[in-house]
Amino acid sequence: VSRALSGKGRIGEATRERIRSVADELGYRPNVVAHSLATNRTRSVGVVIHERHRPFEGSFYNIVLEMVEAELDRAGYQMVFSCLRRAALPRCVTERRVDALVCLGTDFSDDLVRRLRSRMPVVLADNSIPGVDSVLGDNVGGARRAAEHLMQHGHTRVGFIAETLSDPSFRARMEGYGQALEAQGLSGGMVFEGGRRRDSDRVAMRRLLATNPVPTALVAANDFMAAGAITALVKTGYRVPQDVAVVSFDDGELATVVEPQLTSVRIDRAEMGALATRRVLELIAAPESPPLQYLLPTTLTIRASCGCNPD
Amino acid sequence: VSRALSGKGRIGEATRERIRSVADELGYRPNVVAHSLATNRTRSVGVVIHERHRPFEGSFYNIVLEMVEAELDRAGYQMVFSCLRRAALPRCVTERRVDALVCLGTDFSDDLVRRLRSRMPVVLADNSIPGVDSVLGDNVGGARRAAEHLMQHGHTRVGFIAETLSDPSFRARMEGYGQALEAQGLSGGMVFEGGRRRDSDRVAMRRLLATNPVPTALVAANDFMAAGAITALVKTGYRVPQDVAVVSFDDGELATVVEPQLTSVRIDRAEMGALATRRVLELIAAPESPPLQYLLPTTLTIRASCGCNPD
DNA sequence: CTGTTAGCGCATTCAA
DNA sequence: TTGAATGCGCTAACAG
Repeated sequence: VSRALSGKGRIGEATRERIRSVADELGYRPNVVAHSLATNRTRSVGVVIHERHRPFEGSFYNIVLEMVEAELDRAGYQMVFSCLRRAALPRCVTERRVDALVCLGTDFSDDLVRRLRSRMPVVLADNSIPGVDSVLGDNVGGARRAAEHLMQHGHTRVGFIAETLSDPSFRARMEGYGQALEAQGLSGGMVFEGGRRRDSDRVAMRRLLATNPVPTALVAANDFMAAGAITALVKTGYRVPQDVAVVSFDDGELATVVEPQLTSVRIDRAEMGALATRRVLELIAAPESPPLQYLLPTTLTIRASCGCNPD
Repeated sequence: VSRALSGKGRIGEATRERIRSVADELGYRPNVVAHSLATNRTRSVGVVIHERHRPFEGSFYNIVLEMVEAELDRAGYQMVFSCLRRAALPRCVTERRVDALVCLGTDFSDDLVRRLRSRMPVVLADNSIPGVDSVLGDNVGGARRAAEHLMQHGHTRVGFIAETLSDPSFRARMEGYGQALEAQGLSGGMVFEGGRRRDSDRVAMRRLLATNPVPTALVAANDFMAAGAITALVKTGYRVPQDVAVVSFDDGELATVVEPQLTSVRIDRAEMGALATRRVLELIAAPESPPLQYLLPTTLTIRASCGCNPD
């Protein structure tokens, strides 16, 4: 029966058909747990997010999660979701409940990742560590492009706002911003941080508005900061984009909800999830495959907040 | 060894200790798959979302998911995430990979839910079907309260906007709105639908702005519609809240991002996830327990969009 | 209280 | 090509 239904091992076509027809007559469904015990493979992949990302509301990982699940499903795999707590190995790993891991975000220490990697294939999404497979968005290049776009409008005093530079993604975006300005001989040092707090946007903007003169253009590290910047600017009497132009990063739901709508840099998160998943499935099939690092390109969508849109 | 480490079955304290110390000296970790095969319990729970909710970005289910995972983890359970495709039983169910199911949202047919229920414990979250355990927010009561709040300001022409009334949650909110108005002898029929589309807010508002006279107050079925309503009103020359007051539903991230900030009705989604999970664990322990239906209360947070906030 | 044994449902040998 | 036996790592029943 096993040979007939699994397709592995030699078996006559006639017997196979006979067994198959009886099987679905009886409504037979294979027991995946028994299969796992015999093969030592579970056909499931763990997805880990650091607990710091709770609450997940508004987190961009949702869309990644969704694609990971979809791709796994296509391959007949299941997704076990796990939140990394206390920097310990997730239970799904210690209990060998999954065949491989996709780790989302930058909140994993190199040490932890290597401990995980020593037990099973690991792919990092939105993160990158030497020697480990990863799929990362081009944060530096995207932010560089955002700043260049503003400079093409003639802006020379361009600021940058972010929640916190201790986040590697935001830091990379700041670096891209800085590179672009310095390449034009301008100052890339007008950086404003709000801190990890709900009113981070307001704190950063208070700092920005205290400078003199205020920048005429702004790169925001994400849509949330851009939205907060616009609100603060308008309240203070500045017009956006006429007095201060804004380019944002992420191009999420917020980008088209606020007024003016945001010109924003996008990293294709669906692609990030899909790529990471396909890679992790490859690694399950070929564990010795040398590590690959994908860098995802960005797209810039022009809307109203940068001031060059004819609409 | 099994008796020593599992704690079940009689065993001498001395032998238990001896086995324990050897076990962790050897770094022994139980194999959960073998355990599952022997006990016919996997210590994992499936969470199912209908594929219609893809993409999940901005979906309120993220926070529910998060709490489900947290509560399951506390109980030593794992979460298997699954997207319901083609109205078929999820693989995690047919393959008996999970001990029970939490279903999020209203997109499950009664028939499907009963088929699932016949195979394992099921708890519905944000949904309710007779005879099946469920945790549901008080959409009717919450919307009634929103409308009452506006009427207490003296409004008599109160409208309602939603993406689509074919969604049971939005329909329930409409009913609450209607009840409140009719209880005061007012018309609860100023309902505007935008349809399931990205610019649903604009479509609905175009319809609303075509009425004469325009309502002086608005109940929005969610924050997204409220944000769109405010944008459309301001563009047309109305002031919010002076000319048109708005009360929203959900109180999510958007509520504090848009200007003016939204007065909004909140259903505690974290509580929804936690309750559903605790209930599903109860059902695993006591499968014959009669079905329970939880109705979660709502809270109304007063901000600027309804016009009665002194700030 | 403790040692032994028979499955759980499958994959994979080895014989036939 | 096919039938029968063995074992994956654990639990639970049974004997001692």
